[in-house]
Amino acid sequence: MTQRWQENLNVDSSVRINDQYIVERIRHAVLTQRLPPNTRLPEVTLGEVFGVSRSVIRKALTRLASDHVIVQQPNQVARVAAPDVAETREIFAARRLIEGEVASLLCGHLDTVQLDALDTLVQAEQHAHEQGDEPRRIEQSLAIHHYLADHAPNRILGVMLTDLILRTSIVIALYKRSGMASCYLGDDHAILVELLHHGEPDQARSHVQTHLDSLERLLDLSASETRIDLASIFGATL
Amino acid sequence: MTQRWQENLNVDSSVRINDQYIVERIRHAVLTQRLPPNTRLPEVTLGEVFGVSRSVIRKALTRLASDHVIVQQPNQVARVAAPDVAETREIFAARRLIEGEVASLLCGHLDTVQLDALDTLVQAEQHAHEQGDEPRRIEQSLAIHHYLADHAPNRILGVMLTDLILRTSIVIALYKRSGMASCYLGDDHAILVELLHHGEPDQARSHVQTHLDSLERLLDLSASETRIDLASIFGATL
DNA sequence: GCGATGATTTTTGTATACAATAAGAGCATG
DNA sequence: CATGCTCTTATTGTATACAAAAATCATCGC
Repeated sequence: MTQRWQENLNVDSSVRINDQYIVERIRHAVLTQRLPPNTRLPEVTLGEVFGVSRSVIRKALTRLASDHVIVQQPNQVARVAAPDVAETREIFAARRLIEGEVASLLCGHLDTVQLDALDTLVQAEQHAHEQGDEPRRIEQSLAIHHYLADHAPNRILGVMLTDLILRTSIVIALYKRSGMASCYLGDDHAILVELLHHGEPDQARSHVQTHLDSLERLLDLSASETRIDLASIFGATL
Repeated sequence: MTQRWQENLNVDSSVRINDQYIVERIRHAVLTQRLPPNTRLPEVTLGEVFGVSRSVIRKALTRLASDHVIVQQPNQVARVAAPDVAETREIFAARRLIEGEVASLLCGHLDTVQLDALDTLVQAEQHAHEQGDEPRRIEQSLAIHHYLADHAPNRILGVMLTDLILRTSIVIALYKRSGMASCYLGDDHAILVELLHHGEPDQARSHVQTHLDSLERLLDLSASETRIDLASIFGATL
């Protein structure tokens, strides 16, 4: 099979290529689901695409593995992560905790400019949804959540949330019900911005948490989806 | 100055040396404060100590940097991280959130064997404190918190907590009041185990959070400690 | 056709060479 | 004595060569 995604990673000659740049390019490709779960990421291929040697690619892959974006097993090619159902639930639970706290901390502490920026994103998402432009709607939706992460008063929680947003994108790509066109959840984001403006911290926290819960419920997490883990059944020590 | 810490990192020839092993050795050395904040970690030196080439060291350092154990700036030697006061407060706040949730999830869900194991650790800590063996007391205290992280029903939160425990150790080494012999907080750990056994989840959460708050208050986080950040004062763009 | 076996190819693991950058020592000068 | 300069040294950045492991593929026997 041809590796068509290479086109999307082609380098811009005006940019300095280093591992940081490559990490961001791959992260973004995973975030926007152009690199679906389980995609193979061979070092030499990536090296040719980005025009650098394996040393640089290797560093980038190591960092991506630390961020749980890809999985690396010894002597095997790196792949885009594909969490199982149990881990998916844990990712959502962790995100509810972290993003709920971030929303609570942010509540009442955003100035007019920031609230306007959020409002613009919310309206852009709604507009994209009405136009039926799902990729653009996803992009706006992600921008809203990233805005919370980037402006979190606690930067530790901010980067944790950034990571969890990415991992959530991966599992949504994996477990989205086939028949469902969109994961749009109506006025949830608009209500969130309103609560961040005039609401109480605990209201904002609860709203974020139920919003993420609704998102999780849109997925098909019936256990049968998962490949049977023979090792856990027969107790084989890997 | 001599690099005396090398002795502590000497390799055991019966163990296979790879980047995973090196990461764990360095993490443990930082955790037990044998590698204090700002310690220089040159690649060639580490390579000689562990008997491997820079390739392996480089991979280990990249992972340690992703975990915020060390900081790497371009063309400069890696150093053990030394968070400033603001980041220290954020680390504690994040840990209160995560460890509180883990304790809440664990409450009432540990079996007798696990509660006994925790109880043994608590008594060992108390014993070490009475003997005045502070290094051993710290070791036991860390073991208690790591036990919570390792047994968290949510593995995502578990690894987040593991990281935060390490980062907390770093800032304690940095900001411990010079006159203070110990950070022992009396019966806090014993009460925690009791709450995990018979208490309500929210009680366990609150107890963990106040425990961590007490620990933070033991530190000297007066802002004057921090080096003045000239860039932020004069608005220089780095 | 199906499965096993062995050769070939692909891919990663590690070491090393060389370039580029930063840090430090020594020295001259005001 | 402090300051600025140059040269040397220490250290990281990158590419590449070779070894080791895994995956692939063709072949053979049944």
